[in-house]
Amino acid sequence: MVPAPSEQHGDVRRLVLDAALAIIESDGAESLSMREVARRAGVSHQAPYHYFGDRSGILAAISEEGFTGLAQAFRDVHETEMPAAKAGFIAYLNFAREHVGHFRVMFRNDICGVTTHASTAIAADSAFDELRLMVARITGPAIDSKSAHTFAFTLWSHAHGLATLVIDGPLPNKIPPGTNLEDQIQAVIDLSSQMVALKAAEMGLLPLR
Amino acid sequence: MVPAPSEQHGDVRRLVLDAALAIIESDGAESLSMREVARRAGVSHQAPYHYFGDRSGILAAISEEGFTGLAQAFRDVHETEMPAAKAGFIAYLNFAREHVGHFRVMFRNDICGVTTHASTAIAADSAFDELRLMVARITGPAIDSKSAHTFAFTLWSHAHGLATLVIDGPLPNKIPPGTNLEDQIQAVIDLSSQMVALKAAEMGLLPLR
DNA sequence: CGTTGTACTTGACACTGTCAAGTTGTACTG
DNA sequence: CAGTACAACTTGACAGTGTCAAGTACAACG
Repeated sequence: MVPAPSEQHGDVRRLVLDAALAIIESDGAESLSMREVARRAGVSHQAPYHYFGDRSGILAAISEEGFTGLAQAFRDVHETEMPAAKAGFIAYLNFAREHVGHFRVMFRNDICGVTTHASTAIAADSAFDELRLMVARITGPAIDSKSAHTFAFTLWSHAHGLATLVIDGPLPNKIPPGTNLEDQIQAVIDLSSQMVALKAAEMGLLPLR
Repeated sequence: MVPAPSEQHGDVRRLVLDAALAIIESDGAESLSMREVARRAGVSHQAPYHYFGDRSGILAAISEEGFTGLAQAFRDVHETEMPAAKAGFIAYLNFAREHVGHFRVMFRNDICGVTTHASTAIAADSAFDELRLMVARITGPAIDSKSAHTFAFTLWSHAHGLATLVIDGPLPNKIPPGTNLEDQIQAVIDLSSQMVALKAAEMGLLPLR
């Protein structure tokens, strides 16, 4: 089959990546097939291998892109005037919902390539560094490095749990009848960030806002 | 559906399930192959289909088993003398670590069958009911039903995030050098449960222990 | 002109999920 | 006790899959 040109031939990589993301978003990473990706990108079934080596290479590339985007999302939190914890939760959840394809891959160590693909690991590390910087804005400077790390892990866990339960988990199916999913999510975010703020205040880190 | 299997004739259903769990634990749900399962169970490549209909049937059965076990784990929390929130976090994480195969499947709506397999959905619902009962022991009776629901979702998110990050996520690779993974996990659990306890106290639900 | 490298394509292979159609044993009717 | 029904498998086939190997087209460079 002749590839439809009229585009620079350098964007096959991008076409492949976008086709893969479309499949993952609609059907999950499980059903990603190299040949279907190639078909949608309008190239031969081996073209993707040229760029990504193998199936895991595509997933690793998506994962890397995801972590880079997540790091940026963390950076952008700086701009808001909301309490930092709440803004962080919202940013994390928004990222997950707006980049479902990426998010579904990024935190699956079995497929995301963070252990095998160096550039993916670097992107993941820099996202975690951004997270720590963001958490530092919540805890303030009056905290030792070990506690700061624990704080970062803890907030990450809280945000990550909510995001995964919302995206792929059973949470949307379990809201009580007559209530709205978005309201329920907001309530969880509010409660979580209040818990964080209370603890930060108790530790004498920051005054309650 | 499937009638009572004759005990002596080697419970093929159980063999198939165990073989599938072994594969999922070592290689992830991604690499579960029906034929490899059949091979390990020592049966023909079609025998598993007899019991489970298709690939998703096996995953759904594992998921169902997992939710039943998780419900039991929630029930057992009752027995401990620890603060309820902390005991809940520990129970959740322990379940995830001791049943990695089940856990990896249960919260993947795309493959776990909770939307398509009725008995799996029932098991998932009853696990969530147990969770709400457990959370009721944290919040006490002085809370309205809507807030109780939000509290349950929130604790679930926190515990679930930690568990997924520990099991498959990058958390184990990101602990600061010179620190111990188990200590780090304990610190996160402690911090999380303190946050919960503080909020519960602030809401006038339970005295701080 | 010849070489080299990139960006693919075509072909092949073993393996996969699943449908269809047997085969065997057991249980229960008539 | 023959006949039948049905569960518990097995064997066979097919299209689709990931991936290795080899080929083709074409630009850049010497």
